[in-house]
Amino acid sequence: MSARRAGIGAAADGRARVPEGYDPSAFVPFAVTVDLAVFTVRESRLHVLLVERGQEPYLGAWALPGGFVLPKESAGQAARRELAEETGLSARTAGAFHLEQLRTYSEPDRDPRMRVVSVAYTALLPDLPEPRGGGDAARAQWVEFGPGGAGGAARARAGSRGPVGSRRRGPGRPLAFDHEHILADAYDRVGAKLEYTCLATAFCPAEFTLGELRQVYETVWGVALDPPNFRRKVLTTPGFVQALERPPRRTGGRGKPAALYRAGAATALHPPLLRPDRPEGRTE
Amino acid sequence: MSARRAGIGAAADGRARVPEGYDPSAFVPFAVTVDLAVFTVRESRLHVLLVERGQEPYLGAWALPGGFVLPKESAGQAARRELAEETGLSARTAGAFHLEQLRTYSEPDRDPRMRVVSVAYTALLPDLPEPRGGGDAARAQWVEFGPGGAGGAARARAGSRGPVGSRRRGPGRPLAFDHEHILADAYDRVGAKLEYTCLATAFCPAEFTLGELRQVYETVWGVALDPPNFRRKVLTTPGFVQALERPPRRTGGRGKPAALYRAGAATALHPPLLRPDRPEGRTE
DNA sequence: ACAATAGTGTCTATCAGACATTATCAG
DNA sequence: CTGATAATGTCTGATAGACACTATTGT
Repeated sequence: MSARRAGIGAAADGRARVPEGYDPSAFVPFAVTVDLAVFTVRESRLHVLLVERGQEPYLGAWALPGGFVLPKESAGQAARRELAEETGLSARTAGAFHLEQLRTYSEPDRDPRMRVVSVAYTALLPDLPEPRGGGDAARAQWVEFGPGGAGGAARARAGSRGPVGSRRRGPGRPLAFDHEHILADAYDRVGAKLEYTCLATAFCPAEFTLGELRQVYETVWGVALDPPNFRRKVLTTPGFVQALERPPRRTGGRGKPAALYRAGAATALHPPLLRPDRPEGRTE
Repeated sequence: MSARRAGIGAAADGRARVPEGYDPSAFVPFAVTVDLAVFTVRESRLHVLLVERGQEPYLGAWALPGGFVLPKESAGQAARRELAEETGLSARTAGAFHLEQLRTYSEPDRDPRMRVVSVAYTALLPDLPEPRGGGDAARAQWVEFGPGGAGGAARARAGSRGPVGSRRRGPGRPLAFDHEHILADAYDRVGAKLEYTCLATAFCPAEFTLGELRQVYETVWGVALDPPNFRRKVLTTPGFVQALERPPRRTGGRGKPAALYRAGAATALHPPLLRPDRPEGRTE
């Protein structure tokens, strides 16, 4: 690289490796965007929010929602703003959802038009009452991210034999840009974070039953969990959930009514709630 | 936000929220840099690689090494290049070290001069024979990141009572820009990753003893671990380490010579090697 | 001899997986 | 009634923490 051994006087500055008087903004101009992998659990199946592209390149292809970071906002603020826009929710409502930075994608050729660096975020939403905001974000849709487990786990316990494992992960057509890669990374991260954080409650409404919480794990991981053992683990973890008084029913139409809980104050899970089986692990 | 309800035809594109014919590069010009949190363990103390700034702002302050992402390289390539430059090692040697993306920092005012988005990376190095590359990176130094544990753990076991816990974390003076924040995030990440990955071997030379590997954990976490239990855990985890034949000594000058091991093929740790005590957890 | 480290083995508390059992609902 | 879910309880195997003990080096 030409910048190598340019002299430590400049290098040690850690920022201005360009010659004195050279305007850095003219030196390396980048566009910075945010891309969002927004997940939710609907009917025991994992869904991701996708938009259909209206212009080249990748016209007509599915893509992750996202957009430019504006001059006076951080990437996190841009992601929150885009989340509100794409879901059609008020900024105040959207502000309550879990949003966390995933990682940044910066391959020089990831956008054929120009140099675009994208900061990817992962958002977890409960199943929203309105299937999507009104007319505005008409082209944004929830698309099933078919894990082959999910309903699989529930159906396996129920004894029926649905199309378990017969579906591929991800939507039918490949996504635009490197969004397929981003989405895969996001899914891996979400699955891993369920193990050692209390993040599963982010998929649930404000009040939920332990059966619903268990279904989140089963849906995301694509496995069946033992209800009594899951219950014991959750209730013995301080601060994971908080019991409520009202005892109506939930979780399907059948069975004994379940007690309601709210998300607790804890964020981390110690010791973690590890996935069963686990073929082989990956680091990140 | 003014861009709200701008029409989904543009929004769904997910990238060009600017008016047609408007050049995006002129619309939002960012500079993109990488910052590196480079850790190593020297003499049972955690050290981080810092540089002294040679110009305003923050003239004379310590900062993380880093620099601009060049027009034709990814952020990861830029980080690898900077790592080679700052450590004074060949690109080939530096390519072997563990380098992973931490997260991206994009607060609008994080650099007083202009809009700079920085992709932060964490690197883990073994204790290098040369205290730092020759004349080139003269102003880069290893600075003790005083955990108050480390030597603390070793001394505690040894029965003496050094300045355990009497040191603060981090260098004496605050770092430039938001590098204090980046460094704290990097340290948290490293400590967490030791729990559920085999990353500790990245701090060790190619051949190491279990005592040296244990010291990595003790140094980073600032705790004392039980040597027999640590040994059992490591050896019963498939693929964590791989035994070698040559049985010379190591780990200080005293005691029985220890068997040598190499890093194994595994990257993840299942089940994890959890930190003792653990006051309260944080998610990321 | 003594200190220090490596390595082996043992005991025990804790925790997760498996699973039986009872309770309470809808149909 | 049957089927489904909630909730409690029990048993057992795996694992981690605590710690005793032996082995092998340098001083």
